[in-house]
Amino acid sequence: MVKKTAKGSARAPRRTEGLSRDVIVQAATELLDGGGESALTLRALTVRLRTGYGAIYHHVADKGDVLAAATDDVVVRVLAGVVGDADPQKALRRLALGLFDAIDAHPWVGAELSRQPWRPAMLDFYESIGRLLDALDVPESARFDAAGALVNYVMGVAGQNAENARRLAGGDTDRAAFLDDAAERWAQLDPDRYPFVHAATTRLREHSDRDQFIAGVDIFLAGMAALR
Amino acid sequence: MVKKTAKGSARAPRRTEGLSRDVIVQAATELLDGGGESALTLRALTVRLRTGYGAIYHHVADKGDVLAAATDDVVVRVLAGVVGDADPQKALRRLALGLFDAIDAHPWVGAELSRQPWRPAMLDFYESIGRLLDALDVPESARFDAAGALVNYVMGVAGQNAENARRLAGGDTDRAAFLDDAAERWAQLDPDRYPFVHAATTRLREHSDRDQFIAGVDIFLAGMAALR
DNA sequence: TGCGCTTTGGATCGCCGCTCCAATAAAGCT
DNA sequence: AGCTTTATTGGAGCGGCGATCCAAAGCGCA
Repeated sequence: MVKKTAKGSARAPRRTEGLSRDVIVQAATELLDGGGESALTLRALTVRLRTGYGAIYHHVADKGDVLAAATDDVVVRVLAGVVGDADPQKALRRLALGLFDAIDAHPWVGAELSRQPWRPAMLDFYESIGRLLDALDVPESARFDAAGALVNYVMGVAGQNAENARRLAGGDTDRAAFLDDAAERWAQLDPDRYPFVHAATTRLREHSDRDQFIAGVDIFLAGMAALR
Repeated sequence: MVKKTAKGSARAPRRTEGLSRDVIVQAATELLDGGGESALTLRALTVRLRTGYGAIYHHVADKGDVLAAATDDVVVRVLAGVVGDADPQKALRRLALGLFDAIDAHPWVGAELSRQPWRPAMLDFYESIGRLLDALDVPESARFDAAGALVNYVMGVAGQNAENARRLAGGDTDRAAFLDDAAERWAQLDPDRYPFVHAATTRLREHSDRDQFIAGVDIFLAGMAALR
């Protein structure tokens, strides 16, 4: 019987530049940014890197490992870019906004973070929040809960944003059309049964996700001030 | 040539009790409660219902449709069970807690909701929040952002809880062991570089998710009060 | 030059969601 | 009752996925 590898075309030549974990993570990031979370497949990675499954699995544990590493990468870059501020309130706002903007630019980061908020790369985020709460005179006994609440809020927004991006990436509708459509459906609700939602139609259509996010952070900051 | 259906064993008899969307959703809920999100597969559904793929796809659009319908079911039941309260603050807490407890009992609901928070079944949730914010004298201009912030907070906690449940369901470790492990890692961090996280070790080990969630809601409520 | 060790490529596996269509039962019609 | 039409069902099969496995290919050192 003919040896398996002898059949068909000859084996492709070995790649000249060595593979590495970093190269794989880099390629994964480009795939994710280009086509969203579903664009990251092992097959796509092999094509992009002109290699095989085995080579990739030699450097990383599994697909989740690649996604987690790419996410860590983005988070680390964000935290490095957020400079300090004398006013703790402003600093907290900057910190949260930094993460928001990063997730806005890379929605897959939001999805992954809301799935795994305990990654080592997020430790610096928690640490910064904790210190700023201290600077805000939040008592030690309340800091743990307060930090958790803020993180959960950010993660909630992150997940939501990721989902919106996923929905918009696939279809042919843009954000404005999507909001108009949703607002239209809200407007058609029975105003007696849903007065609040019905009335919120205009705001839904015109709101900015970023501004709404900031408004939410400010509500939390006001609540934390009450903890003093 | 022999007809395809003539080969092999005879075709299974047609089921006596008719299939329906409700029956499918019900079976899906049982699968999800029993084995988590990954337990809901088309194959498992066909086995449990003693039917085939075609019959199922005749009644539902796709797998996402089944998951969404099952989630709606749980949410509707939650809102029906939350009774009103004279004090708007208490009512908001009850409302949020109702959703929290439901997600705690059915973690897959949390994952699905954090992915799709705009389901029709959630409209009543938004509506209730909006009305209660009105009762809290939150000005109309701030109500939309405030409601969004609260929903995002709840969703963030929901996603987190779902992830925790997923992690714990698969392995052999329980919640206490998991927290001990995380706390252990936190404790080993450099206290100079991570003073807050390092100090939070004890609280991490002893905290109750439910109490922490309530604490977050209270911070939020305090922030709302400042909007008046 | 030879030989072990690391790195690579791709065939292969099992599972998934989903499509498609023949078989069947039920309902309507004459 | 007999025939036709429609709704419903069961399951073979498709393409794609993550993951495994192993022979081939380079590499470093003796």
